[in-house]
Amino acid sequence: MTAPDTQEDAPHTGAPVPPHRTPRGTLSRELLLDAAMEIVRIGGADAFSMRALGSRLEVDPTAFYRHFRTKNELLDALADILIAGDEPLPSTGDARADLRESLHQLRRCLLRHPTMAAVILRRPPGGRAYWERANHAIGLLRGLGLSAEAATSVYQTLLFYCLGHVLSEARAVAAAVARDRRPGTPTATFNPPAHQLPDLAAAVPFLRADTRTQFNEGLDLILGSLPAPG
Amino acid sequence: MTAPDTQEDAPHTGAPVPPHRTPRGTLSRELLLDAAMEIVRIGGADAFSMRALGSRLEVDPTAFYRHFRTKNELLDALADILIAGDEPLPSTGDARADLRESLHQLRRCLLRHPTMAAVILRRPPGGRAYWERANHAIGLLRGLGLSAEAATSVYQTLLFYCLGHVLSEARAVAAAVARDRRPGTPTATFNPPAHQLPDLAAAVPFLRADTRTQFNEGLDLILGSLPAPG
DNA sequence: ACCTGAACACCGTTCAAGT
DNA sequence: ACCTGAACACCGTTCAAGT
Repeated sequence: MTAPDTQEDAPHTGAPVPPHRTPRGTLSRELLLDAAMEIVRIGGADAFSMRALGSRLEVDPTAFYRHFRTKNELLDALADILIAGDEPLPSTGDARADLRESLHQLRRCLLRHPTMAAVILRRPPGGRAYWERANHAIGLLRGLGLSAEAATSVYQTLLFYCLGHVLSEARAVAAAVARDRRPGTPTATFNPPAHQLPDLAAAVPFLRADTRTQFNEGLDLILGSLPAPG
Repeated sequence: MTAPDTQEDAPHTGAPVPPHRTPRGTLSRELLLDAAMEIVRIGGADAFSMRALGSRLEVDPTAFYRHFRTKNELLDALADILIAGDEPLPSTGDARADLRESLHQLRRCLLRHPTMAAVILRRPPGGRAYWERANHAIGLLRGLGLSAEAATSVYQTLLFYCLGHVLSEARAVAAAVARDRRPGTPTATFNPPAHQLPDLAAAVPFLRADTRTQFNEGLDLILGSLPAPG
């Protein structure tokens, strides 16, 4: 039922992506997006450049400008695919549970390629998948008896919390990847300078908690103040 | 008391940053950071490159590698300065109010240069200012009677919410800047495709709400479930 | 109609050479 | 000790030319 909580970005060796010969005249948005996703899957977000896309499809690096006006436009299309994911939006009838699950889903979608998450989150949201998620979640909140205004407010709080959490997890993955590439660098994230910061020192043991549970605790906190089911 | 809620990034004309003649042998970390901050202030995050820094200081673009090992290291030092801000951490005795104010402070620090926010938030946090803020906030939460574990959990929820909110605001500013550079592009953020998304359509009027108030509402929601003052 | 390839105006970083 | 400058290996994008 629940997709595995994996982060499947590749070892980021910067290794060349194997080419896929493309017959002339067959370039399409779909083919380009597939190839781009494959590059990200194999080499992470850093590996994705117009030139890399060109060499993967054995096509001139400038051939895409017929299908996407800019790299950012291609990126937005890629983001929409990732945000859509491959699971249907939850609708078990239990609005509270569905809401929680829909945010877990969004987190999983974005963390599927952690190095991509930060890149996606820098762009203003515009894809259909993003707005469908918003519509779904706001609908669930209104189903709990909230006004449109209150539902919007709560949704934005949940969404921003989710985005911040994902960003933070994605950063940690990126840092770990960088450490593997150039070993010897300590993990700054979980080795904070707790010297002369006593309350931080007390918190350090709890910063290591697994991030899915941590995410869920935050959801509990935010959802805790909602009206009880009637 | 409260700093103005401004976002003071420049018009981002890409205009050349005026040079500041630098006598030989006087390059220092501090001078480099000052110049870098000035470039960001004038031209936004996009204008900041090693070469731009070089031409501003009238120095070879590779002269910095004595003081910072990489551009990212310089960026992290810059981030620390921004996160530190220029206001003291609030300590009025009212832990709840101080907590709220400390998060408003963090938001203001990061939004001081909105184009920089997304760049900063991509990097793993490591600076002293970041950890001092964490220590301060966790201390306040423990002062409210929370255990170290609970305080850590609540702090992370608040922090991630704050980061997501800031990211979202920064994205909107960046989009607005891009629109000014190439006018005619509609605002996707606040013109969601509400067609066939009725709950989203109902929410649209409330998405425009001013972002400071919106931020505060989210804080209320998260802080609402904390134990009442004893 | 669709793709090519040269070209433009950039990047971050390294390293031998200068002063 | 400190800075220079050429060089390396890249970027995204434009546009005239080809097929």
